[in-house]
Amino acid sequence: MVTYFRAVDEVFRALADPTRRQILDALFERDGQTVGELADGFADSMSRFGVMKHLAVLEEANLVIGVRQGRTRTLHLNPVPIEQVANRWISKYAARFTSALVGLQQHVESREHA
Amino acid sequence: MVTYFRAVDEVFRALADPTRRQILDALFERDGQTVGELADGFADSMSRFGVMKHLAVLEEANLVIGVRQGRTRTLHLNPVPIEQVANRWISKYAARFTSALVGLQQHVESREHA
DNA sequence: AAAATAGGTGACCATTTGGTCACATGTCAA
DNA sequence: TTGACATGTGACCAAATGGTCACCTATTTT
Repeated sequence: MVTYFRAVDEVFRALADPTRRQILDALFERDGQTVGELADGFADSMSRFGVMKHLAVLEEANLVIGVRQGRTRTLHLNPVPIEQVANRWISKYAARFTSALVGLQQHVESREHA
Repeated sequence: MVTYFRAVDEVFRALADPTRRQILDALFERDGQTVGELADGFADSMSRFGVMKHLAVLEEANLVIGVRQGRTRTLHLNPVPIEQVANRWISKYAARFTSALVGLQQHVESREHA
C-alpha cells in the first residue's frame, strides 16, 4: 500500500507542522527566497536556526529544493510531492462515502462548537 | 489564510503518524469496526491502549467518528475533512509550478536513491 | 588580506508524543 | 446479582520534536 512509503511518510510528517506550512506559503508568495530572507519573515516568532531546522525537514520531504548560489542559497517550492500524495492517497478517501456521511459530519460540527 | 485554522491543523497533525493512517486504512477496508476489533488488528505492533490514543487524535480531527452501541463503540471513517483539506489547501499548491519543476524533481530523485 | 556577510553544525533544553500498565466504569448474560 | 466483557482514565516513561545558542565555514567586498 502506498500509504507506507517512506516518501509519503516524510511528506505527511513535514506538513504536520503549521510553521512549516507557513514556510511553504511564504515560498508560494515569493519563490526563490534565500534562507536569510525567509528567516527575516519569521523573525518575530523564531530564530534563523529554527527556520533552518524546518527547512531541513521540508527538503527531506522534497517539498522544498535549495539551490546554492555563491554564499547564498535560494529555496524553491516543489509541489510535486503534494500532488502525488493528493493523487495516490487522498483521492482514495475523498471520493468515497462522502455523500453518505456529510449529514453526520454536520451533526457532529453542530455539537462541538468549542 | 485557511492554512492556519485549527481544524486544518488537527487534520494534518492526525495524518502525520503512519499508524494513524493505517487505522484509517483499516476502517476503509471495513468501516464500523469496534475498538476491540480494530485493536486486534494491531495486536502485533501495539496494545489496545495505543490504538485508543490514536483513535482519540483521529476523532479530535473528525476523521473518525465513534458511535456508542451498548457496551461497544463502532468507529466510522469520515472523509469530509480530508476532502476539505484537499480542496482548500492542497489544490492551491498542486496546480501551480508543476510542469516547470517536474524536471528538477526527477533530477533530485535520481540523486537520492538511498 | 581582513572584515563583513550568509549559511551550517552540534550540543543542549523543554515540551510533546507514542506507548505501556493498573485500575475504574458501564453493560450484557446467566 | 454476579460475573464476564468492552471500553475508558490517569499516571507514568522513553523517545522524538521544536527551539535556542556558541561557534565554524565559505564567499564576497574593500
